This record gives sequence, C-alpha cells and structure tokens, in this order.
Amino acid sequence: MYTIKDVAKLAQVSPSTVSRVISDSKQISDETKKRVKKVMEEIGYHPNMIARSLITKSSQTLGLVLSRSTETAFSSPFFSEVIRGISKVVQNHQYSLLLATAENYKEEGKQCMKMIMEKRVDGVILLASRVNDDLIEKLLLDDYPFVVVGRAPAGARIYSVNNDNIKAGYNVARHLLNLGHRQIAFLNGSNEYIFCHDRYEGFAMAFREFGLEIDQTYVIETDLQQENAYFYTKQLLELDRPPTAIFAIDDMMALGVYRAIKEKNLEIPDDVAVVGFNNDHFTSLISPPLTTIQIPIYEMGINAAEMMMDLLKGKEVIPQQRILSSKLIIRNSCGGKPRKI
Amino acid sequence: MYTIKDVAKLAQVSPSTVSRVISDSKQISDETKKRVKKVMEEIGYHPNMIARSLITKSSQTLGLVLSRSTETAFSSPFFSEVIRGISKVVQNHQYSLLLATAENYKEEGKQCMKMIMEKRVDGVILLASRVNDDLIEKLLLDDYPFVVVGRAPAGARIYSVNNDNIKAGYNVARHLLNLGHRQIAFLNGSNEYIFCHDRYEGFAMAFREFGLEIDQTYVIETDLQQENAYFYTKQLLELDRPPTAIFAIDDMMALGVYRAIKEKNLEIPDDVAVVGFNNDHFTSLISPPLTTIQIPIYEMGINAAEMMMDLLKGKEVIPQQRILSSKLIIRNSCGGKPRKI
DNA sequence: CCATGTCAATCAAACGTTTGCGTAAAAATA
DNA sequence: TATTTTTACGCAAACGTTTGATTGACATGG
Repeated sequence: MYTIKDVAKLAQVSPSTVSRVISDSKQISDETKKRVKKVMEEIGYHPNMIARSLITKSSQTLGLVLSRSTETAFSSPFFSEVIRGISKVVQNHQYSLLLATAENYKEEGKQCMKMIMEKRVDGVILLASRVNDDLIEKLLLDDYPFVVVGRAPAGARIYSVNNDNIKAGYNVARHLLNLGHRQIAFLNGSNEYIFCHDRYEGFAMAFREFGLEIDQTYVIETDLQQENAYFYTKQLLELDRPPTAIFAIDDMMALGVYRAIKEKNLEIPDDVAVVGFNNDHFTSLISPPLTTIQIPIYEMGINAAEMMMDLLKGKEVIPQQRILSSKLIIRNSCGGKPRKI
Repeated sequence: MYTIKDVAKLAQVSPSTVSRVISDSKQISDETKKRVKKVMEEIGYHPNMIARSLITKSSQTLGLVLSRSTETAFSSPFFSEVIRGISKVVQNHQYSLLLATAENYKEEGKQCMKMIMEKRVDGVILLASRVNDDLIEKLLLDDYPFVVVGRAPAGARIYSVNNDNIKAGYNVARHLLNLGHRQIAFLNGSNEYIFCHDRYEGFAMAFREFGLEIDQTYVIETDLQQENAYFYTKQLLELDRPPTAIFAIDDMMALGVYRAIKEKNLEIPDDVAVVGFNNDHFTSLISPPLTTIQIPIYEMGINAAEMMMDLLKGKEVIPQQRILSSKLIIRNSCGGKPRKI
C-alpha cells in the first residue's frame, strides 16, 4: 500500500508538501498541487486515517452506545430509525460511526468507556433510557463530549434530544377520557426506563385534570415484551370490572394486547379500546388500525448527531436540551364517538 | 491523558516493558507485571488503539456495509437481526464494528472502499443483495478480506452466508399448489436483488415439478415498498381471473397485500390466500396470522462474523459458502384444506 | 547594493505504540 | 572458577501522518 512518501517521491516533492496538498493548504502553488494530485490519482493513494488520527488526535468517528442490550435494542424500530438519522448527519460531515454493542447494560458501559479511552472515537451518542445512568456521570467526569437521545438529567454540560413523552402520555389519556373511558389500563414498561416514567406521568396528569383517580389495579409494570402484554391483558380482562381501554407503552406491546383481546372473542374498539405508541409501520395495517403516537425518531437522530458535530467543532449548541413533539395518530382502535358513561 | 511512557516512569521501567506487560509477554517477570499493572490501574491507563493500530497494522475493527440505501436497509428487521448476530461475535473477539452508511448504492461502495483504503477496518462484511455487485470485484482485486451475507457469485476467495431462497420459494409454491391453487400471483421485488431472483426461481421450479406453466400476468416486479404491494394487488384483483393466491416477496409487502384485499371486502384465505417471507414479528399478530418463511437471520449474522474472524486469524474457513435453511411457517392465511380445482 | 518581504517548499520533531536486537545480571553447567 | 545459557529488561527504530520552524529563491523598495 502506498504512503505519503511514495507520493512525495513520485511527484518529486517532500512528504510535507503532499500533506499540505491533501489539506489544500494555500502555501502550495497550484502547479504543484496539480502534479501531486495527479500522482495520488494514478497510484490510488488514500491517506492512512490511523496515522492521521494519531497526530491530529481526532478519529473522525462517532461512537454509538445503545444502552439496552443489543438484543432488545434492535428488535425495536426505534433504534433503526434513530441510527438512520444519525448516519445521515455523520456522513455529511465525513465522519464514521462506531457501534458499541454488548449483551447487557454493564458490559455496554464498559465498551463505551473503552472506545473513549482507547481514542477510537471523538464523541459518543448515547441511546440512553435508563433512570440512573451512571455512564452519563462518568462521561461528565471525564469531560468527554456526548449527547444523549432520551431524557437526561438537566445539567450544564448535558446535551440531549428527546420526544415529549409526558405530553404524549397526557394526550393519549385525554383522548381516552374524552371518549368516555374511565377504566383505563396502563400497560407500562420497566421502571428502569425514563420514557416509561414520563408517559405514565403524562397519563396521570390527564387524570388529575379530569379530577379523577387512577385505579392502580389497572396499572401494570412489566418489561417490553409482547408476551407479557398478552399475558397481563388476559389477566386484566378476567377482572370483575375489566378495563374499557388499554394504553400500551409501545406498539409491540399493543400487538400482544390485540392478541389477548381477540382470543377472548372481544371486539376492538367496541369492547376494549387500545392505544399504542411509536407508530410502527405495521400499526396502520393491523385490524383494526391502531391509534398510536408518532414520534419523530429520525429527526431525533438528526438532531443528536448535529449537536454532537457542533460540539466537536466548538460551536455553541443551543438549545442544549431539545424536545421534539409527537403526534397522536387516531385510527380505529378506540372507536369514533364518545361512549356514554 | 496518560501514555505508556507515564506508566513506565511511574513503574520505574521502560515503555517497552509496559508494552510487554500489556501483551502479557512471558519475558517479563511476574513481579514486574504486577507492579506495572498496579500503576495502570491506579492512573486508569488505557492503551491508545490508534497508535497501536499504526504499528500492528490492524484496527481491530470490522466494517459493515449495507448495500442498500440506509433508508430502506433499516426499515427491514432483516438488518437489525443480522447486525445483532454480527455484534455478538465481534464483541466476543474484542473487535469493533464500523458502519458504512450512505444514501445510495454508489455512495456506499465509495464509503466502503474508503474505510478500507484508510485502514480503518481489517475486513468488511457486505450485506449484499445486488445482482452485479461491482464492490465484490473491487474487493477481490485488492485481495481484501470480506464476507458477504446474501448470495454471492461462487469463487475461490469468496466467502458467503445465505439462506436457501430457492428452496424457500419452492416450498411456498408447492404449499400453494398442494392446496389446489393454480392462479398464483408472485409479487416480486426489484430484479436488482439476487434474493428476489432466487425466490422466483424456486417458485418456478415447483410449477415445473407440477407440470404447470406460470401465467406471467400474475408475476409482478416492483420495489420493496408496501405501497406498491397495495397498488399492484388492487390491480391483480381487478383482473377477469384474479389470482386465488398471492406470494409476496416479504412480509411488509404482504401487509400491503392484506390491505388491498380487505379494502375490496374479500376474505383471507377464503377468497385469496397470502404468503409472506421473513416471519417478521408482526406476522403472527395480524389477522389472519400470516403464513410465511422464517429465515435464521441472527444465525446468518453469527456465521458471517465468525467466517470473517477466522479469515483474519488465518484459519481455514470451511465451507466457504454457507446456506442456512429456512422454514415454512404455516398459519391461517392460506386456509387449511386443499381447495378443489 | 542592501534590507525586507513574500512565496513555495523542505526539515525534523512529534503522536503513542510495538518489536528486533542488544546486554547486564543471574543461573546453570562444566 | 570460568564459561555458557537463560532471564528480564532497555534502546532505538519504525509505523504514516501533521505542522511549526526554517530555508532559499526571487521580487520590491529605498
């Protein structure tokens, strides 16, 4: 493989000159530039990024940390979408994307720190969702550039982009309450994840606004597995006063809910209304089409990556915490008309 | 940030000794090792991978090239799953994963070559699906280690892992033919992708076996967009002799097919049978549950990554071309009993 | 003619590792 | 004790770049 020295020799200049041609320095004459570039072209020279990184102390690479296990992470379209957004920006800036993957949360934190300590990346984007993410604290301690996708503790050097989970939870609850529902189940995810908290908080807000109490027998906390949604929905439907509506923390869970309801030969929305979250691609295609929340995942990725790039370029990043709005997509899983109470 | 020299100074040894401690060389006494390690621990030293790469000429990183545009790539669960498998192995080998992303195919090839020429990666895994992938030829020319996920041209230095698309296509067709269907539509993807070819080939094989001709009015080639599936299904159903069964090239397409059928107030499977491909998570949850093909995507990722690692380690890789078997998952979208002809 | 300035290119050090070779001291052997 | 072998470590070069300092050529102005 050719090095800068080979180019130099062939073009009859010094390596430094070649380097300056690459960086398009203006202290090189156009004539020389042309000659050097021609040589590079001819032999197919590409600068060795490793060597360059060593001296510039920049790897031109961003780390991407999925702080859920890879397994569950990728099963959700969320991650795909957000990666897509991030890729787009990263690519525009001629950066690369390094994935930190691991089996579990602890391991992932380690991988992330390793990437950083080993100087493989210039900054990291955290797809964080945990309540007490000690990774964030470590990064702060090291004064290392990072931005988190998801809700992060507010703080001076914390940059984050998130969707309005509280508002969204509120909107869902209000929608159902307006339709006359009072026995509304909330099929929550694990309380390890902030977004679950937030959606519940919004949910509760709406109840307060309506002057109503939440019946805790309808609030179920489980993990984000379809199977669990199925299982608990069946349980809910066995109650003496079964819920008339079920809010699932995400669309996958809603699928489980659908299955349980249909298995009981009940009708959606007539017997039970269902709302999901995420507007996954399949939601419009199941029957009945699912009422759900659409969040701008791709845009969140874009924003996160752009914040990161600005940070690295030393630009001022404003605002530090960005919240993108979601949208309630009303389909047929809740019925059209308000039911009477 | 600490360097090997700092450690050396603190441990009162030379940098070379520290380096040898890191690589656990046996020419260093246990006593010295202990002392040096203690120092590293204390100051939180991590070797700079960039510097190491420069001299060892190995970046301990694998490149991952999605040779579809990032956009469509990530919208399919296929990529998520295969990445999951790859990650798993890569992680076990203490390697990292670098993503090559781009807006389009051309750009992606460039990105890939760039990764390589710039020495960022030791090898690449190609999520290739194109018919004439010139990227493969370039890689061969450079004698660069790569393995492709998907069908690759057979060749001496070509390593690949794929699922048995031909067999799977055959199985689907046979299933439908056995059920008595004769007007079977094939909703194919773009002919740029090999897997589309292969599935069709298997499909055709079954027809030949049954001594039947394929009616080409039922064979439609489009791209892998749900919307197109919807559109063309509607067209198919308008025909004088509409198909009694539709084989969609993947599950997403099948969703579009479902929508079109339902919109026409036809029943699945009574009026039209449907088969998908991939066994996406939602297929068991739509109504009726979709008959589809399950492919071992995760395992394909595992295999691809393991082949790559073996290649890099100089191990013999056998077999060079691996084909993992798929499975026909029979649900309710084709009806139970053979229909009379 | 000398001093000064500009331009275009080179020199050489540096980045943080690894590793072949050299060498004292210790251990083994004669 | 003298010689050889082994052990444990250090020296210095190398990897392929970047970049501040330097140089030499040439032009400009006084």
